[in-house]
Amino acid sequence: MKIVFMGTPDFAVPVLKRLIKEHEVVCVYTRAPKEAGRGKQISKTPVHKVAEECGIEVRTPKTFKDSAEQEKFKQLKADVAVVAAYGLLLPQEVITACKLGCLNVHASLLPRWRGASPIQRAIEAGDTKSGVTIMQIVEALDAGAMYKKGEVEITKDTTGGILHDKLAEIGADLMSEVLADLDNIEPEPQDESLVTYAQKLSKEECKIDFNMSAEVLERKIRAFNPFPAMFFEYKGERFKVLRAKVCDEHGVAGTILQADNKLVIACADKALEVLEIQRQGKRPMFTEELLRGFKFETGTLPA
RNA sequence: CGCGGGGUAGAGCAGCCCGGUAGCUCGUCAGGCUCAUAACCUGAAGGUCGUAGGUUCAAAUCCUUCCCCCGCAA
Repeated sequence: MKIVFMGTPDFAVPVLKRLIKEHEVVCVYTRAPKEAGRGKQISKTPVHKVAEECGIEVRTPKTFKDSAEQEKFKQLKADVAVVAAYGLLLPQEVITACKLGCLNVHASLLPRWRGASPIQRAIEAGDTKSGVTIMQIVEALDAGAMYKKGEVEITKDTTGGILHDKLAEIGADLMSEVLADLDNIEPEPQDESLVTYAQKLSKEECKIDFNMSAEVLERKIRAFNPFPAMFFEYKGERFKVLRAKVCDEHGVAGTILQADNKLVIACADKALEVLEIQRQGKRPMFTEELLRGFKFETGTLPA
């Protein structure tokens, strides 16, 4: 099939690669290169780089609102458009431009977790499973009828990063299967009564508030590993907490209870033992290692 | 030229401002204690202080080059 691919971050890359292998990808749409990273270098999106390596035309329109851009899209005369975390809303003219329509890979078991950060929100909420949904694109956000789903179990060891990578692979598999069998699958409408929305991640919510329960904080830490990562501040320095476990100790919230060979900090109930930590300017390491050279004092955490 | 931290023994850190014998916590090895131990005691090995230059009687420390890692911000 002739396919137009639209996507931006790493999550979209496995899907793109699979499509390139199995179909004719005639054009790739992605977000425009922008200043990013240390030194503020202009950098292309992960999808952009892969497309270029494969010699595929890349387009980076800022919007699809004007008819000239819509017309360029139509002129590709693709059979189907595949969208994976593209980052731009598509108008009706684009959605209906391809004869077999416009498919989307979404990293959740819809209708649960429509929106921007479904992977992390599922872990944060304590869901026991997550997954990928292949569905039709409609104008409303992530609201289209569903072709196929794939489930993944969320365990106590499932971090946002691990789940992200798994779902990206599963998404590639599922999209491949759906495209191969598109004529025979009847898309199923979403049950609107079960809809939840995954709010975009913000820096602000990454500052650890020890007045929350240890269970909730542990989930946030796991969900936001490796990005954007929960952190606390100690003597003006920032410490990212990459992994922690709930332990059955008690104290005034925010107090360091142990700091010799373990780092245990009291929360609203119970306490958190920090297992992996990253001091600002340093690489991530096991807490035990850091404690051999760096000493925390037991007492209250400075804000 | 976006802002900033770091590279010192196998690991984690201090020392650098104010040049003058390379330190700490742990690990490793040997011996001791012990019914025994990841516990305790004693001792030992292990370092071109990231790289290349410069200043100096003398550089981990001051100046410059380059390489590598990371935080913020995007």
